[in-house]
Amino acid sequence: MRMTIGKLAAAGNVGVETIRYYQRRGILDTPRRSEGARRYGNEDVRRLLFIRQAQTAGFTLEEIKELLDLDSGQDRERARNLARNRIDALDARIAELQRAREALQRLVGEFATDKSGPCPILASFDL
Amino acid sequence: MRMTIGKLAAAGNVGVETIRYYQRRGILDTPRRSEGARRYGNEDVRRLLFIRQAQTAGFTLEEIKELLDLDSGQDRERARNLARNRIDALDARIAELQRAREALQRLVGEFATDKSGPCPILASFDL
DNA sequence: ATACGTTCCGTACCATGGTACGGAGTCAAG
DNA sequence: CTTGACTCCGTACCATGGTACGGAACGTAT
Repeated sequence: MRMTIGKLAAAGNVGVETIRYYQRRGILDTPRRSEGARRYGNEDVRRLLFIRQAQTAGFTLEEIKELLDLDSGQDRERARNLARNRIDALDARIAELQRAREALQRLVGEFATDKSGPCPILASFDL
Repeated sequence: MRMTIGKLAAAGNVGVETIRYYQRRGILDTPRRSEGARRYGNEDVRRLLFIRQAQTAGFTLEEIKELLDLDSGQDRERARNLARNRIDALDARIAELQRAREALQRLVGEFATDKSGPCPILASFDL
């Protein structure tokens, strides 16, 4: 399924400029052009989707570049360490977000019970 | 406990430049100077800590500014909506991070069982 | 009273992750 | 065979959240 950059961008739900940006960053490669425009295939879609997934996991584009270089490579040790570190960071971040959620929930609760007076916003965050 | 900007920064575990930046953004105010240097009090520390907490909750500095303006104000409706929206965003983000964590956990698991061959990095993210 | 550490202030610069612009080339339908 | 949409490419610009620089004025301990 050979496609142009516009189709690739659509498949990844990103803008064309984003694809080009990733190419400049060396995260996606730039196929040589055969007839006028460059053509992209399923492997490019796959990589693009991976990039977006990895971003939501909190990897930076630099790290993602490394992961992609590692994929199909033999340095399992390095890849495993990157993954482990990210899991730890994710655990910390998830816990942090959960604490924040609880604080906000308390705040909303206070709005419900205590019908008047100033908003206890700072107070709700434990401070 | 009157303190200088350096102490305030230390109390909030941020740099002096960060305080000044928040002042420029209108998030912290700039006390008038009485004798040479400006002096800060516990209320400033409280606000500063709040800013950092709110940041981990995912509020932008703009939103935090609004929250601080709302605190001690009477617009409970607005404050509640901000809090509710953020809770929803947090729930979505937490779920997203948990999915990412599972993908990484699968990846690490594959390293453990399948001792050789190329790293199945892209594969681990469902793609 | 002199030296060292801070503060003050404006302005410039930084990293990350894009987004926009503009002119030239190309492709496909009518 | 022209019109409109898309591509290519370089370069510039953007938002967010800071961080650094540099000179002048302080303030505090010796």
